[in-house]
Amino acid sequence: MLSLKKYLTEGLIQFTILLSLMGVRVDLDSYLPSHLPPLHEIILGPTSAYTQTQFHSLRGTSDGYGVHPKSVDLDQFFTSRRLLSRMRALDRLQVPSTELDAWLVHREAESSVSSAQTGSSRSTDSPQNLPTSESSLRDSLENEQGRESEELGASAQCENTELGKEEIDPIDILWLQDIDLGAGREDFESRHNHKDNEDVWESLGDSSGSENVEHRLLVDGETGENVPQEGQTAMSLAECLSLLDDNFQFDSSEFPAPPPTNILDTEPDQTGLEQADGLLSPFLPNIETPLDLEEQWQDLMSLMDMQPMDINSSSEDPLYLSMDPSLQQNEGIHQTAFQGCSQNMSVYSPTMEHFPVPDSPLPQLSSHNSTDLNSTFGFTNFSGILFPSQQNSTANVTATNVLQDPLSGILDEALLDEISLMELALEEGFSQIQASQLQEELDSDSGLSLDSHRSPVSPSGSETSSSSSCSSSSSSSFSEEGAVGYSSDSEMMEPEESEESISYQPEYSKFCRMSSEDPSRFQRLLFLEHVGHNHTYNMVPDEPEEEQPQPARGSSRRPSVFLDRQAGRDEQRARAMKIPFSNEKIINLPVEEFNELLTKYQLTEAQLCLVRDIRRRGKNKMAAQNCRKRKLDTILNLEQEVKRLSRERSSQLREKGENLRSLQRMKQEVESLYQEVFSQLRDQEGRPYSPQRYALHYTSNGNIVLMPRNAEGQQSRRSERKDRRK
DNA sequence: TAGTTCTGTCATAGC
DNA sequence: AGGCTATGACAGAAC
Repeated sequence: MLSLKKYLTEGLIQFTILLSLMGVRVDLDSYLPSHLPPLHEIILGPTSAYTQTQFHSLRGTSDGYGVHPKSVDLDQFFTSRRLLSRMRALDRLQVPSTELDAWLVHREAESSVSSAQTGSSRSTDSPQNLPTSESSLRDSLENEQGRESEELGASAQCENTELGKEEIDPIDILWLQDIDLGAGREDFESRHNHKDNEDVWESLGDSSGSENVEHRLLVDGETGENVPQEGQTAMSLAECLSLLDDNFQFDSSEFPAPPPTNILDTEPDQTGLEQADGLLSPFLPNIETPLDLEEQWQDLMSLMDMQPMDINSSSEDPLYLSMDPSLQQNEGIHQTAFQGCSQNMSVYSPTMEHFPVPDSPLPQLSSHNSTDLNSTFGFTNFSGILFPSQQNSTANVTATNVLQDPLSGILDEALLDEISLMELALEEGFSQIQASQLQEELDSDSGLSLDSHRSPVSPSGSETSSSSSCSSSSSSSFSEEGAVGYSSDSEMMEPEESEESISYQPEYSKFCRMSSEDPSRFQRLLFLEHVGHNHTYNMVPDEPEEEQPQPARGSSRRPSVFLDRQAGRDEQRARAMKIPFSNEKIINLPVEEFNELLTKYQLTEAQLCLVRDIRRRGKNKMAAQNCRKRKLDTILNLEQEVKRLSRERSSQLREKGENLRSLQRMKQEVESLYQEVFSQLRDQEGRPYSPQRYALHYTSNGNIVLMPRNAEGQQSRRSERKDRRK
C-alpha cells in the first residue's frame, strides 16, 4: 500500500493537479484496480476529510461564525482571513480578465468534508501567474478547512465582469466582516445560495500540508459550466492528455514543487451535494442543456444586478469562452471602470489632496504661505493651479511674502475664524481622532439610528396598561391579564386556587427573569438593542412560556427554590393565619373586589392586617421590579443617546473639516486673484507697482483700491481708533 | 471570605 | 383620605 501511495503521489497526483488547474477533474479511482479502496483512502486513510459538503453545512464551524470568542480556533480563523485577503489582493493585482477561475481549496474537517469552490472572476492566470506567495498561502489554505471556499464564494458574484469584480469584491469583504461580527449571516447565505447550483467543485487537497492546495480552474465565464453535474463521469486520462496538448502549453518548471500527497476524489454519495456534484470538466460535453446553463447564468447576472457583458451565449466551449478575445478587450474598460471606482472609494480618504478641479493638467506646485495649512489639512495648492506661470517667478516669491500683509487685512477675519477652528480642533483632538471617529461613524452609520429604536411601549405605558388591566380585570381574569409579577406558594391552596396559582407561576417566572435575571440574556438584549426593547414588564406572555434552559444560577435556584423562597414568607404567614384565599388574589384583585372578598370571610383583625400587609408587599414588590427595569431601560437609553450624540459629534467634526477645507480653498483663490490683479497694475510710466510699497484694499463700498502701505497703516490705525471709540 | 448581584421589603413622596 | 405607584435605601441570599 505504501508503495502504491508513493507511486500515486509522485505521478498521478501531480498530473491530476495540472488537470485540475485546467478545470478537468479526473477520477483516479476509476484507474485503480477494483479491489483497491478508493484512492483517497489509500492515501489518507478511510477517515479522510475529502467529503464534499455544502457551504451552509460549514456554517458555524469553519467560517468563524460560531467560533467561541475564546476559542483557539479564532486565531486560526483570523489568520486564515488575513492570508486569504492577501491572496485575493494578490489575485486582483494580476492582469484581470473576464474569465472565471475556481479556487479549489481543500477542506479537512472533522466531519470529513471537503469544500467545494465556486467560480470567481479572476484573471486567466496561467500557473506562472499564480502569486509567488502561494506557498505561504498553502498552509493557511489547508487550515482554512473550506472556510475560504465560502469566502471565496462571495466573490463569485462578480463573474465575467471586471467592474463587477472590482465592485463586489470589497462588498464581499464587508459581508464577510459582517459575518465575523455575527450579523447578516442569513443574508450572506442567501446571497450565495443563489448560486448553489453553480461553481461547486470538488476540492483537491492535501492534508499533509503539501502543496498545490490552491488551484485555479478555467470556468465558463458565461454559463458557469463548472456547475456540478449529476452523473457526469470522469474523464479519461487520455482525453485529458489530448486536451492538454491541444489547448495548453504547460511549463513544468512552473510547478517545481513535487506533487503533494494529494487526492482529488471524494467519496461518492456521502452527502446530498456529492450526488449532485459529479466530476466535471469544462472540456466535457455539457450534459445540461445550454439553455439551463444560460438561464443559470442569467439568473446569476440578474442577481448581480449587472448588465451582462459581451457574452457569447452560443459558445458551449468554456475554453473558447475563456479565451474569447472580445472579452479580453474589455479589460481596458474594466480597468478604467476600476480606476473610477477606486477614485470614488477615496471620497473621504485622508490622503485625498485633490479638490475637484476637473482635468487640470497643471502640476501641483507648492503653495506659498499656506503650506503649513496645506500640510495640516492636506490641501491642494489652488493658486498653483490657477497661476502656475507665476509660481516660479522670483518676483512673486518676494511679493508673496509682502503681499500677505494686504491679504491679512482681507482675510483677517476668516483667518481668525480658521485659527479658532483649528484650535478647537486641536483641543478636541480633531486631527487625531477624526479618523477613528469617522471610522466609528462609518461603522455605525451602516445601521439605523439607535435612538429611534425605542420600543413603542414605554415603561410608563406598560405600567399604565398593566395597572389599568389589573384594576379593570375581573377576579376571574386577573391571572390572565393583569396579575403579573406575583406568585404564591400553592401548597395551602384549595384545588381551584392551586390550579390558578400553578398556572400562574410561569408568568411569574418570566416576569421575574425577563431581563435582569440572566446577565447573558441581558447582554443579548444589549446586542439587539436596536431591534427593540421589551418593555412589557407586566405583560402576560402571549403564549405559555416554555421551559427555557436557564443558565447556571437560574437552573439551580429556579423554579423551586427561588419560588419557595420568594413566596415563602407571606405564604407561610398566610398559612399560619389560615387565610382562606390565595395571595395572588390578595395582591392582584382590585380594591373593590378585594374588599368584597374580605367581607365574604369573617377574618380576625390579625388576619386582616396580614392580608393587607401581603397585598402591600406584593404590590410593592412588583413596583420595585418595574422600577428597576425602568431604571435599567433609562440607562440603556442614555447609553444609546450617548452613542447617537457621539455620532452626531463626529458628523459635525467632519463637516467642520470640510468647511475648513472650503475656507482654505477660497482663501487661496483670493490670494491668487490678488496676485493676478496686483501684478497687472501699472503706474503712469508702465512699471509694475512694488508690493512692498503698495497694497490693494477693499473699500466699504466694495471697490478695490490701490493704496500705499504707509497710508494703509494710517488707515488701519484710524479704523482702530474708531473701533475703540465705539 | 469578600465582593457582586439579585430580590424583597420598608419608608416615603407624589398622584 | 385612602389607595396606588414610584423610588431610594437596606438587608438577605446566592454566586
